[in-house]
Order: sequence, then C-alpha cells, then structure tokens
Amino acid sequence: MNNQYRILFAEDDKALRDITALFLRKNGFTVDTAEDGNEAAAYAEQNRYDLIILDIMMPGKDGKDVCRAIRKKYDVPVIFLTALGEENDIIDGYEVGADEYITKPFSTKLLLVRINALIKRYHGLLIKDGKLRIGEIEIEPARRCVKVSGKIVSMAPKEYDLLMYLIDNKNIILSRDQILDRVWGMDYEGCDRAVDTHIRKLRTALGDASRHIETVIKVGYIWKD
Amino acid sequence: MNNQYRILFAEDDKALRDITALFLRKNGFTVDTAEDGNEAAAYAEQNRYDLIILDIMMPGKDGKDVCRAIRKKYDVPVIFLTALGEENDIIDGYEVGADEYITKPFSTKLLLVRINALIKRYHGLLIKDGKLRIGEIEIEPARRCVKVSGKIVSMAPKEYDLLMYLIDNKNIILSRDQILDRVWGMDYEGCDRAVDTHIRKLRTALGDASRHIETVIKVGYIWKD
DNA sequence: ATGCCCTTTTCACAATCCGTTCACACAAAA
DNA sequence: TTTTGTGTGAACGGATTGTGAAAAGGGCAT
Repeated sequence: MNNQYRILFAEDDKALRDITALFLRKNGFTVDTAEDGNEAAAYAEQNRYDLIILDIMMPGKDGKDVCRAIRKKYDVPVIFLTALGEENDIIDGYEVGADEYITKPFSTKLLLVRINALIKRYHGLLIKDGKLRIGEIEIEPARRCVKVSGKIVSMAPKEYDLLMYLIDNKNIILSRDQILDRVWGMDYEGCDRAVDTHIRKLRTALGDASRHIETVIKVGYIWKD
Repeated sequence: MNNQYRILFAEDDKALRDITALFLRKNGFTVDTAEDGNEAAAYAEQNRYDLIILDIMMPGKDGKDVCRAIRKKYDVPVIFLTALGEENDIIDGYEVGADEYITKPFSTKLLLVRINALIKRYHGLLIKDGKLRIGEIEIEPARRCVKVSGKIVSMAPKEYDLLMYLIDNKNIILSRDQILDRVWGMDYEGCDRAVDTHIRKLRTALGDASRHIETVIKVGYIWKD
C-alpha cells in the first residue's frame, strides 16, 4: 500500500502528458497516465485515486463520460482540462460533477495550486514545495522521507503508511478495523493487535513527536495536532 | 526514448541561426530553428521544448509576443536575445516571463552557460560541453556515453535508458510499474523482476557511484544525490 | 538462411528485511 | 479485586530483494 496521493491524469497529447506527469511526480504525487478516455476509465475502475485530472476532448470516451462513470463508483475530486473558449464544456463539466476547471494552456504552477486546494479541501492538509508539514514533522511523499525536527527518521513501509493514514485523518478517531482496512487492505485476516505493534514502532520512530498519537481506549487511535 | 534536451531557436539572421544551431547540436541538444515569430509560435504550439531561445526583433510576431503565447500554454525556460542597448526590451522581456537575457553579439560559450543554468534550474541537472554531470558521473547524451570518475563505462541500451530515467527523476521514488512503463514501454507484459536485474547490472556498471541508487522496499527505487 | 554475439529475461537460491504473533507486564475499567 | 484492554520486547515465519547463471530473443555479418 502506498500513501502518496494518487493522481490519474488523462490527456491525449503525449508531450503535455509526460511533462505534466513528471512535474506532478516531482511534487510528491504518484501519477498514472492515460492517453484516452477508455484507458482512463479502465484505470479508474481498477484503482482508487485521490484526484483525477481529465482532458475533456479525448479520443474514445471523452472526459465527461469518464467523469460520469467514476462518479457512479466513488467520490473523488475531479479537475477538467479543456481548450480555451469551449465555454459549453465548463457548464457540462460542472454538471457531471467536476470540482475544478482549467483551460488549456495552463501553467504547471496553476495546476499545482488547484490540486493543493482540492487536497486541502478533501483532507485538511497543506503541501508546500512537495513537502507536507505537520507540527515538527515534515514528510516528503516523493521520497517517503520523514523528518522530525529536521532529523531524518527511517521507517518501515507499514509504519510510513500508518503514519500517513493517521495524518490524513488527523483529529479523527480511527478504529483498529478502519486502520486495518485502509493500511493493511480489506482482505487482511490477521489479528488486530498488529495495529498496536505498529503504533508502538511508529511511536518509537517519532520520539517526542509521538505525543500526537493518542490511544482511545476500547476504540482505537487518534492523531491530535 | 530520447533523452536529449530539445531547444527551439528563433532568430531571423540566417548566418547566426545556422552557426548557433550547429553549435548547440554539437553540445548534445536537439534543435529546431525558426526564422520568424510566426514560425516559432507554430513550432512551440506543436512541440514541447525544454528550452526556447527567442530573438526579440523578428519579422512578424516579435519575441515577446511569442513568449506570451508560449507562457499561456506551458511552463518552459525562455532566453531572449536582443541587440545591444535596447534596455527597454529587457524590462519588457522579464515582464512577459523571460528567464534569461542575452545581448547580441554573444559568445556561444556564454549562451551555453546560460542554457545550462536554466536547464539545471528547471531539471536539477548540470550540463556542460554537451555533457551531463551528476556527482562523479558524466553522461554525453549525444553519444549515449557514460563515464564514472573519468572512466568510460560500457552499458547496454536498457541500462542506459534506466539510468537516464532515474536521473531525470532523481530524488523521486519510482515504482517498478512506472519504470516498466517508461523504460520498457506501456505494452510490456513480462514480470517486474526484470527491473531488479537491470538495477543490479546498472549498479555493477556504476561501481561506487551505485550508492546513489537506493532500494525503497515494497515500493521501488530512487536516485539520491 | 545460418551461426554468432550481445542483450534481455527468467529462474532458483541466498540474504535480508519486515510483519505478525506470542507471552507477559502494566494500566484502566467494572 | 477481577476483568478487560493496551504497552513491550523477542522470536518466528514470510515476503521482498540481491545474486549468479542459464535460457531466450534479436541483430548482424557471413
């Protein structure tokens, strides 16, 4: 399991697709790219994304069709791209459930601003320079690198995933079942004390900063700012 | 896969255009030339460049118009050329989003310095004399030639492509899937352990310098400076 | 077409790292 | 106090990756 924010980026112009995907990866996102509507729909069917960016004009299924299909399946922020002056698309876009609308040409900077706004709206977190800051902790998702008060803290994969999940849902009590479902996967069959063990390891790794992780007896755990 | 940097060079003086383009190509860049503003705008519309060099005074669209048009479309470093003493152009140039400014006549050496500075700023890489340097490694993309601490290292095509992909995305974790998509091609069907094998070969080839390639367990690989 | 060489892929095994479980200590609720 | 829930450390088992070699694939000259 990987807790970088996952973005699906569907755009038929290969050059634009590549350059934008690289830019997004540099900013800490995990990016899957699709070159047409059908590929995008297939990806969205098979995976869960934190954000989906769709070009409206694409061969095969157009962006709006893809968006409608996705919206039936699960709730995820969607950004539409369209050529300048296609105002009708904008209306339609919002109708099928788009959250943001960007006209091409756009600067990568603008795109990032919109993405961060959406992530913040959906998760309550702020990303700056590809780094996620929360108290004395700084996380660089692109490198799965965690620093506490400036010092790099090495972390096993599950510890990192667990940390990201807690932070993603900060100030919300998470039951062991919820944690197991999201961090371990729905299909996990083992005993739920595995969570306790990983919480302990995470606490050890975080040192002082572990005070943010509080035990809610008989319920689960919570990350408090 | 083409890992040379692409430059668009717009200049109406044919002699200067040809000699400069030749010089840039000798230094490992892929160069498209345009002889006026309209041609430059058309090229920029149809292709993606890693750098654009624009003469300000050109027939048709002048350099500033072209720059404005490009800036609306995508984010790319732009260098302006202008005749000596046209200070107003400098002001305007930065206004429309130029990154660098070079007065004619200029030495090819100076141009190269500025180009490298920009490429480095945008990509985090250093190119000098057509060679890309990263730590003790020196790569000549034009010849697909790699040196480690001055010693030529022979490398199979996939190893080279893999190296370039890692470097292009340095300090970013790349999953085996991402690597397979980019270096092998989307349509690759084999098992993803092929990546591991090539990583090993690349490590062997790089010797000491292989310490830059780190394994991120359960996720993929990363090139760290 | 054939054989050769280089590259790529696959496989089996080794080494390493990670996750899970257990037993017990301790703390909180009943 | 009893009961239930959580913290802790160590040990086991399993998953993931490193490694070498062998098989498969492709290009090129003969």
